[in-house]
Amino acid sequence: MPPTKVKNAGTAITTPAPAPAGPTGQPRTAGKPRPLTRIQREKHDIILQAALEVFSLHGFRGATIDQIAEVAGMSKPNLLYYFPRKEEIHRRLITRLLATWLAPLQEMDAAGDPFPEIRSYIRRKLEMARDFPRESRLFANEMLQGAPRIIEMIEVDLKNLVDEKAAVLLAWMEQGKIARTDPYHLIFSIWATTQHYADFDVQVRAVLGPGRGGEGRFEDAARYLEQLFLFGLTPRPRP
Amino acid sequence: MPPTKVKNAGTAITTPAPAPAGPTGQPRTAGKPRPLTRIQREKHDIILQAALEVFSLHGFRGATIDQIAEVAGMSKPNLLYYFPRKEEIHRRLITRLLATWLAPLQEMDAAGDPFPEIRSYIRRKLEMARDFPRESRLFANEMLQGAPRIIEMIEVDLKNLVDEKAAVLLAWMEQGKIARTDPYHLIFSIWATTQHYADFDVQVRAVLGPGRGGEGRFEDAARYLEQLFLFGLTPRPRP
Amino acid sequence: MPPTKVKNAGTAITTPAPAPAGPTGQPRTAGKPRPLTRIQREKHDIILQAALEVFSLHGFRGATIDQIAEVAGMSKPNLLYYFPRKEEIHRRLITRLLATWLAPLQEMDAAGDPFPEIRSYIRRKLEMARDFPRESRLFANEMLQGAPRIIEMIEVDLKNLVDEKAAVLLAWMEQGKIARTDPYHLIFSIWATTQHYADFDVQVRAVLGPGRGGEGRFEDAARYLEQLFLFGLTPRPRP
Amino acid sequence: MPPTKVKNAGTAITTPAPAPAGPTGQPRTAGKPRPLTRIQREKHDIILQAALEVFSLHGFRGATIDQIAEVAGMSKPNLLYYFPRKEEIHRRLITRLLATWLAPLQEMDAAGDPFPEIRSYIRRKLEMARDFPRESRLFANEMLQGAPRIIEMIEVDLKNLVDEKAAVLLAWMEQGKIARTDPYHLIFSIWATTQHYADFDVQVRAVLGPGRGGEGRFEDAARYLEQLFLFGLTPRPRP
DNA sequence: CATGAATGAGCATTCATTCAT
DNA sequence: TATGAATGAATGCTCATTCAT
Repeated sequence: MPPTKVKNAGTAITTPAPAPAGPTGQPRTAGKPRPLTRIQREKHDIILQAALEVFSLHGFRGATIDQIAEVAGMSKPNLLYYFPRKEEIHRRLITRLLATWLAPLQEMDAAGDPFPEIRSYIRRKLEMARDFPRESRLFANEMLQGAPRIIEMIEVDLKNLVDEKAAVLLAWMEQGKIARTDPYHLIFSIWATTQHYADFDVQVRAVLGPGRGGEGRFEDAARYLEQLFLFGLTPRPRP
Repeated sequence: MPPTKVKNAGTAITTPAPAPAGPTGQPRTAGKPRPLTRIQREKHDIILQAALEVFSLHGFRGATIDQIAEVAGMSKPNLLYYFPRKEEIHRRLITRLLATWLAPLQEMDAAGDPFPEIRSYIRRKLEMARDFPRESRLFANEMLQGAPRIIEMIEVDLKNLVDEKAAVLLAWMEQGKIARTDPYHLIFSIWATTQHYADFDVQVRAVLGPGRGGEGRFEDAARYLEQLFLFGLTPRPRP
Repeated sequence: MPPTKVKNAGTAITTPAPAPAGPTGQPRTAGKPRPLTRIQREKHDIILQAALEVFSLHGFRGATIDQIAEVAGMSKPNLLYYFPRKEEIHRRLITRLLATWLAPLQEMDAAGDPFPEIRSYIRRKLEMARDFPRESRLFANEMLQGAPRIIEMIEVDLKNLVDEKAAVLLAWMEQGKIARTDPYHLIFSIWATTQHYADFDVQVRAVLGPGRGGEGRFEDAARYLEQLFLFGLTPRPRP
Repeated sequence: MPPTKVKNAGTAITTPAPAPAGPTGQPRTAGKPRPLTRIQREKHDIILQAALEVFSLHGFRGATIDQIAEVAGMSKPNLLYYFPRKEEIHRRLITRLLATWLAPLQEMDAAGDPFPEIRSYIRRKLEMARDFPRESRLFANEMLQGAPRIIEMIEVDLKNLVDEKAAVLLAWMEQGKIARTDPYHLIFSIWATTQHYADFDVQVRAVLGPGRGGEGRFEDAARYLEQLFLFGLTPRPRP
């Protein structure tokens, strides 16, 4: 049961990169990481927001700096002043995203009651799908392409966290509090079912039609998933 | 005396539409689609295979004809001889895919027993995720981008099929054979959980690690999902 | 906790229109056309001059951006920075040209004396053929191809002007000041005979030979045309 | 007064080129010019007709072999079997054309009466503009581009013919039968005014409008031109 | 003869990135 | 900081021409 090294990743997100010619990018002489000014942080955020919008919709290669610059309301050279490489923007976005992505699972508390904990986890994931679909799609896009840019984080930070939580679930199973099953695949199924509502949003809405495809779809989904996982995991006495 | 025997009225001035013609493109006189020869069908298949490989990995805009041509083992102009438009390749791929995609659900038989039917459906979907991950990713890619190229098929063909099968599930619920729940979201959850093993394959394998992430992962997944949906849907007497 | 402070409703999926922007292309938000800087106007002029040279010689399809760029002394992408579309360059050229083209006829004054007015008109047209042969050829090229890009201007602006001037000529005829004839074909014949010296310049010079094909040919032409339109070929007794 | 060498050109038109691999084209070993079979001549004519159609509309570079092949109703490789080079088709067309072009002037008879002869010439030219506008446009196109492919024929055959006929005109002038003027520019003006109705057909019809722009326009033109060359614009008392 | 297949060179246009101010 | 200008390297697609049958 490895300790949650993920915290590091979480911290790393808000820690700025050193300053080369522009405020960001590889330092030329590996010198002092000059701290960002307030205005720099603001611009960075604006750019990252815009990039999220565009990348999540078109993928890395499909997105153009022009589009991002336009959404960000600045000129292309100015944007490149802050992020000299397109890839850099993407990397920052993904890195920052991963922390957000792990948070809900991290909150699942070994000391809590299993069902409320799991139900909360599902809720939180579903809320993220509802409130941050672009982040979800960005992440999915990256996964689809084999996660070339974040495979290491996946293999280390994410794996460690899942290992830890799988152990928690396993303990609950041992204690007879939830049905004995595969904890990893359980986690996968929670991810899959919740993220589906962000990643496959068009499909979901098309299939549900104008009536049931409105905002209510998330409530319906929540109810459905709760039932699925609840009764599916309820331990029953062997006959 | 004049070399031209054909008078032309002197008024035939029009802006023309240049019309070469490969075996697939619009035929010369927009008439008979001329049946494809064996070699043409073979090349078409080779190209579509290559395109599937590349599109599923990089998305539509991220993929280049050069890449596809290289994978297909032919020159770029030669590829374009068979498919004059990049979009056309993609369209063909997606269209063909959608049919394959709908098949497993179509096979779910209203006359069969609910649990075996549902279990078979899940199995089939999982087998598709295992055997045709590229198709799954291609589809996911398209969904992520809002399905601009197949939204109509989604809204019509897919929706109709799901409506039909949702009715079947509903009937089973009415008869008390499976737990009463939302049939649409039930279908979504089957899609999500099975496709996850194709679309998020990197993540799944990274998290499971070298040991459990091998081919056995699909068997584990099958077992897990069966249990999840089985007990989750088992009708139980209200206390 | 989430790095993104802006919720996005999760429904904003659209197929986008990539929008870079040179100084001439559609402005970013399709709003203010932003006045051109001095350097931009200069470059525009250089490009249009070069394009005139190339288009008038090879026609629209025969001309390549590479050629134009080379004549303009700049790189192809740089040229496209100012005129994002080949067609746009051509359109600008033709539009600008048409105005120049109409000017001489516009100046023909209903209040003036018929013969001096007509003679001046012929002179002015002939001077244009001499001084702006490329413009004349560009125009001829467009006509030969059925004027696909300016047919509307021809049918409206040009027609209106000719109608107006034909009425003037007609009035002069009614008053017995010039011979009664077809005013439209009269105008056509002035156009044809003058523009001929620009459009068929090679032929004219080849036929006249090195001696008479020099610059004097325009003076000769002027004298000849003056007599033609004044008296035709009927021999007149020496005064 | 050089003799009409133009006959040579006229003969050369129907004389076929030697046979390389296909029936036409540069001979590989400069061997025997194998005579064309009937079917070969037929195909050649079909191709040249089609090429005339396409070249006259789009110019040399704007025209594609695909278009020509389609109009000719044969496959592109088959067309290239008869004319291995695009340029070759064009060259043959232009060469053949020039003879047709010269014919009307050749017919102007020194022994005839001046005015009837000139009037006939104008008529014939106008009929050519009406009946063979594509030929006229092809010729004009070539001229506009500086006649790169036929400059020699222009400088020799055409010039000789014009010199000869100019001498005829000059003689008539000397004899006081027609007004003394520049015979070369006289010929130019006949060319210009008549060919105008083919080359600038769109403009002519647009300006004349639907009513007077119909087939009658050629009759009107004939009447007008006759008067122009006869009397010019000087008003004459009604008889 | 005729045609399906293949390709090198070219062409308009896009795009990430750099330069100069 | 910010931006107008510039460009090399693609990228989708066209086209004359060749090859093989």
